[in-house]
Order: sequence, then C-alpha cells, then structure tokens
Amino acid sequence: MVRSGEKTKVTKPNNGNTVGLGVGMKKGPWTPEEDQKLLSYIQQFGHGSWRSLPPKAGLKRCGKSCRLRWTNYLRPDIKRGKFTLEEERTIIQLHALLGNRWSTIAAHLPRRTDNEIKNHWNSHIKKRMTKMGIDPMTHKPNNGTQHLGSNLNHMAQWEAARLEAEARLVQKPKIELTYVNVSPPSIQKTPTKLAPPPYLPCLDVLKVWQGNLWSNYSINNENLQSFISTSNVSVATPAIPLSKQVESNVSCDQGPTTEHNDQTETQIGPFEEIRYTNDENFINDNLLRSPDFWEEFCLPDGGWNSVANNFAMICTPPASPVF
DNA sequence: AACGCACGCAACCGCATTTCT
DNA sequence: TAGAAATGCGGTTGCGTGCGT
Repeated sequence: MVRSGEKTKVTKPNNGNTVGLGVGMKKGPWTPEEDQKLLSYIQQFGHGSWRSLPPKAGLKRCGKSCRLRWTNYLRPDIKRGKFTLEEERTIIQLHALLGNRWSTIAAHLPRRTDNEIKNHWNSHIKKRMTKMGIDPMTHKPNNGTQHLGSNLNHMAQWEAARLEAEARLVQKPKIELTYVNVSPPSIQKTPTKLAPPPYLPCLDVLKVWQGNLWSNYSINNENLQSFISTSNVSVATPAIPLSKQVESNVSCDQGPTTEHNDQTETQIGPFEEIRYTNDENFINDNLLRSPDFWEEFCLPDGGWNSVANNFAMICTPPASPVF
C-alpha cells in the first residue's frame, strides 16, 4: 500500500545498526516518486550495492530501505492478493517443519515474499489455529498428547534441513551442484557430477504430507536412479489401503468452522465426525487436522521407521544437521 | 457524523550471517 | 585470519482502512 503525502520521519544517527543510516535519511512510507526513481534505476542498472544505490538513484533513503522496498513491493514478479488454499496449506506444512523461517518458506512459494507470508501467518493462520485449539508453534492440539513419535520428529528435522538447503539453492542457482548418484550400496557410491536436473533431486515431503505418496509407495533401485536424476518417482496409487478403511468418530472440543475462499468452501475447524475414505480430496483437505489419522491409517508397513529410512535413502542433505 | 476498535500490511529495528578487504 | 562492511532475516511497530455502534 502506498501511502503518499504523509508525514515523514527523518532518522537520527544510528548507533546500533551497522547499516548506519546517515543524518537526514528519509524514513516512513514511500512516495510514488521515490518508487519510480528506484524502479527505473534498478531496471536500468540493476541494484548492485544497495548502500551505494540511493545517491545514484537520487533517493534520500538508506540502502536497506531501498532493498526492502524493492524485494517486498516493487519487484515485478511479486504475486499479490489473497493466498490460495493450496498456498496456505503449504505455509502451514512448511511452518510445521521449519518454524518461523519465513525466507525459507517463501522460497517454496513462488512470487510470494517472506514479509507477506509472515504477515499472513500472523494475521490469519496463527489466529485461526489458535481458535481451533491448535498451538501454532507446535502444530499440536493444546491439550493433546505427543502423537507423533521421535521418528517423525527426526524425519522432520532432516526434512527441515533439506528444505533450507533447497531454499538456498533456489536463491543461489549459480553454484555448482554435486548430486550423489545413488546405486545399490555394493555397486557404486561414488559421487558424480551430473547436469543439473530440471528439479531439485529430492522427494518433497510436502507431497507426502499432502497424501499423494504415503501408502504403498515403493522405490526400487531402478526408479530411484531415475528419481535422483529427473526427480520422477514411480508411486503406487495414493490412497488409504482398503483394509484400513474404517469409519471412525473423532471427538473434539469445537465444532467445525467454515471458511470461504473464492470458489472453494472449506472446512477448517476440527470435526465432529471424520469418515475415513480413500478419496484423495478428502485426505488432502484433512490431513492437517488429525495426527492420529496419519499414524493409524496412512503409514506404510514399518511405520515412521520405514518412512524415515526411505527418506534417508533418497535425500542427500548437503551436510548432516546437528541436533 | 463521529468515534472507537480491529485488521491488514508496509516499513523499521536490531541481531545474525555472509562477504569483502 | 580477523575485523569491517554489507546483506539477510525475523520480530515488531504504526498507520490507513473498514466496520460497527
């Protein structure tokens, strides 16, 4: 939002910040004129050193302010407007894994800024989760038990590390990548440099969380090779095994709430009743709400251990995270 | 019409991390 | 390799807007 013609603060000398705002630097909302100056300068010359940009662009702003204005508002590739259901779901899932690492989360939401995501989280999602009785930091019911065992926690930590690394790669695409060519252990373990694949060579845990891969997925050596080099992985039909399809009542403290999102009407709150089905849409829409659901009905044989082992096999984080 | 309040969001602050010299 | 500078990041603030009273 551009708030032009408003009173403008002028900074005092900054003694805490190494950026060192000079005396007389302008603060506060950007005017359309300032926007235009910054925009046309960057379009013409690129931003280069942010600190040296303002005088060159004819702006009485600090470099930091210019960078912020550019990255959060003026950049031409920024998507504005309402967050879609899919985006919200992604944010929640990534937040469950990463916590408040907004820039990392933003790297997985094309054209959204970290500031925008952070704002949306604080003003919408966080409140909604609190209302639902879910702790927005732990993503667990406030009075709930520790549903997910240490294996999931461990897996999530690995995945968090991977996502962070992936985000770094997204931000710095120029660095040379080394992909591990995974083969049966007895045959080959030599890291080889491959041409960068069209996608990053990792199974995206989000797809798993979104119910597309869990049950019955199997990765053999052949498609694992294919997966590593092309990110394609053959996956068994996503569904809850028929033998596990049941009807079940899940108690909850609150009734469901309904939320409208453009064309979609979605149940957001806890459920009075959950009827388990193999309907993918249903699973996608509800996977966030019942850890029991996942633990009991969606894990492959071998439980979280099996999942963690598969992830350990196919994910090669750049460095072992230290926990 | 005036006021108060809640909400949304741009922008700032200060610390952390990375890059440069 | 150490210190300085630059940049990145997350938390927070404060203002405009819309809505209810």
